[in-house]
Amino acid sequence: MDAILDTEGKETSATHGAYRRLREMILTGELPPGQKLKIEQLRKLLNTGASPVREALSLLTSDMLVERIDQRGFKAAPVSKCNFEEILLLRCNLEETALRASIVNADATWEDRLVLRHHHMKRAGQNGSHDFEDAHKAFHLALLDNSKLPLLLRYCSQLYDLNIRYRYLAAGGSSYKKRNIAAEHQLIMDAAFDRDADAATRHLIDHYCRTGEYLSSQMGS
Amino acid sequence: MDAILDTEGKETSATHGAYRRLREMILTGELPPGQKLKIEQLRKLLNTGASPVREALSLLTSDMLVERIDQRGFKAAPVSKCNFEEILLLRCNLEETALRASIVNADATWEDRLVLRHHHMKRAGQNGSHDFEDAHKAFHLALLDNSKLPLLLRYCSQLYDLNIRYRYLAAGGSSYKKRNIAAEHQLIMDAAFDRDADAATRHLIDHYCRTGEYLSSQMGS
DNA sequence: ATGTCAAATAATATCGATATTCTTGGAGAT
DNA sequence: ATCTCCAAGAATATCGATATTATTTGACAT
Repeated sequence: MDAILDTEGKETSATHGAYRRLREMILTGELPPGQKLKIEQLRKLLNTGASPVREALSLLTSDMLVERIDQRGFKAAPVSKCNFEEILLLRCNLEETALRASIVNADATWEDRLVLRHHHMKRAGQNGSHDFEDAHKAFHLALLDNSKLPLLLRYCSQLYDLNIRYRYLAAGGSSYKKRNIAAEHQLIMDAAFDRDADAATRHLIDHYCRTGEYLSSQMGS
Repeated sequence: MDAILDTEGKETSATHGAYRRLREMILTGELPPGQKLKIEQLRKLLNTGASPVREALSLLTSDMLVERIDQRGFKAAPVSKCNFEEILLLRCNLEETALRASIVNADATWEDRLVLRHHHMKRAGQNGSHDFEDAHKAFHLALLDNSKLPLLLRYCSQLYDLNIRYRYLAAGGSSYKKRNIAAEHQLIMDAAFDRDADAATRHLIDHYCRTGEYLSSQMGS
């Protein structure tokens, strides 16, 4: 049930299918923050039983995308400027740690993975928002996953998702792209290839803080 | 279902009760790492239905105390030296961030809470292991919770629990106490009272690294 | 003897229904 | 008019049973 990487679109179990679908709906804002999530309602919507829905919601609780109110059901996690700023803070902290560790372990296969992810992201970026978001996440996680620190990666992945939610909520998920994101990614990757941890982390954090400022300015709702 | 603070021993729902009990059993090693967790078996042990057990296990998955194998049930999370070292690394990183933020927000009510927790810990330390562990965690989280960063606190609490598990596994949970732990706690707290963030974090990290070295030396199994 | 396949067994995942629990709306009292 | 309390309604939490899926056992062929 890890959110780090989906090996394939195997919707084997009903629980897993419900998990993926609900996750998507919360991330994109289709289920707005703070909304009550009624079992019966979701059961019909997802065309499945109550047990898989309950279990999927329990799983999403761990991802901090759903809150459980004891004896009173579930609701989509609320949003706030405060929460957003904490996410940004933690991401900067944790991703710096992960990126530095990745660079320490740098080798040719890692570079290959990065080049590939970067290429996929550029391709996907041309058409639409959804594929791009997936590729964007894959690229960023590829930057970090050479750290070989699974717990840290899990946290980074979780925080990434919490953050992307704000992007969708603020601007439909793609309008921030007017900035030259591609160039920023290139800078990070090049620094990683040079094994220049300081430069790489600086560019990465810049990347996040700029997006952060943009989103912060859009907030208020 | 937060693990940060249990307001009271309200075992309102069967799910929550199963969660608490299973969590306890995994932390203390009563359910050993890697062990298959069969629903039927736990259902009888906890004297409840299958649904609460399943849901409790889902919740524990978020805490990284249980692993889910798709379509093949659950098992207690495995342990490894690698995992232990990552936990230590992340704790040092995250708790430093949290403690510094706590000190920035320092005020009289925080000091009061600390004094109280410290006192409770000293009292509990005299009799036995279990009460002491609870008080010890409460003290450490009290050091951090003035940061007012709920996500960060959640991670710290999670990592604390993952770590305590190694303590129980390595030494039955209390033998490391021969070191003068009380003095180390006093140092951290005093530095916090002095608003000396550098000294406080130094003492805190020392505290963890010493315990870490001790446990590392005990590992191998 | 060994490897492979199929049936039997055991466990999980899911469903439908019931018992609890919370919420809402209204009647009565102050 | 406002507050409190009670009853009706809605939603959750839980149970017991079934269908689905993995694992093991044993027979057969090589």
